[in-house]
Amino acid sequence: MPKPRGKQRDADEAVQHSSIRWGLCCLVLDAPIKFRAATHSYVWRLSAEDRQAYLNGIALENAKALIDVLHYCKALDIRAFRISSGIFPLATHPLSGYRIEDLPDGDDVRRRLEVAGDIAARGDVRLSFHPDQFVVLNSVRPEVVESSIRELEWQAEVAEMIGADVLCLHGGSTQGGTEEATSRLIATIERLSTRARIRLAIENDDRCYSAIDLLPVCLATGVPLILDAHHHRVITGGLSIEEATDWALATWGDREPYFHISSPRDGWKGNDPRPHADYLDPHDVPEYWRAIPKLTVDVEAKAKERAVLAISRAPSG
DNA sequence: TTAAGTCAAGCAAAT
DNA sequence: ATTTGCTTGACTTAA
Repeated sequence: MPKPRGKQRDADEAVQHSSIRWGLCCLVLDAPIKFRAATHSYVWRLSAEDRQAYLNGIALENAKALIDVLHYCKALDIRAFRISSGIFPLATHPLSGYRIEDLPDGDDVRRRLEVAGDIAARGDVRLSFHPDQFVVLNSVRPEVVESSIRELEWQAEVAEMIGADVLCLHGGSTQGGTEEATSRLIATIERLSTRARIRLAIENDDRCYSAIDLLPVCLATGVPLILDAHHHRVITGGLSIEEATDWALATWGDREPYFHISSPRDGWKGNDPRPHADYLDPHDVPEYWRAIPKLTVDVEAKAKERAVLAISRAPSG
């Protein structure tokens, strides 16, 4: 008996799909899946040949680890995963840097990335990157801006290969004041390739940029806003979480919005509310977010997949 | 095997 | 001046 099409079924599906897509960040605790790293000071002491072999091995292993972690996410019904920026260590380093196609097993690395992309696509595991703190598009130091662009373009290239649709960055520097700094940010964003720019998203932080501070950048560039509820509670910029949410949602257009959340390690009344707790306190999830029909929320918690599973299974989680 | 020292990279705020 | 925190301590070597 085929299911009847119609308003009732659509309403049921809307309810069904209204639950938040909770995302895992970078690492897992309860499976033997490890991403390797490398340091420049070590590899630079090796011969060119040994260095290439060493980095080649790490790239191969990390591409395999990505496949494994996506299978793992699928098995646990975790449908978003943030890929560590260090998946290809030193790739954009001025001395030790390399390109995948130049590695001895570059073809295999690329094939593994394609497999990873297929797993994510078939399992509906949304992929993102979060370039780390050294990527500052509006630094007052030109060399920092240039290396930031290089890193972002590289991550965009990997993102394109595996089907990741979000590269999340913070507002960055505030040198010269917020207005001046945001115009530098806009100017640099306009220099990015289409590949990087269509994936870029900017996130409010807990020191410098509130959600409202970033809105002019979103409006000027079309880059969407990732609202971090934890950061927002530290720096509200005068907006309620509901107002900030509405603004952020508007920047995503037809795309599924992407937000972040975590709980303070020492509670909201502790000395410093910024360090992250092992788990997400369900009370910290804005009620307002629950009504959003489609939404990805990365869980930034030290307990990794245990925290993601806990909030997914929490009452009204 | 373990422990100590090291590691490419930015920035702001607290101490 | 130094430390802390950020999505995450991991890597390397000496003992």
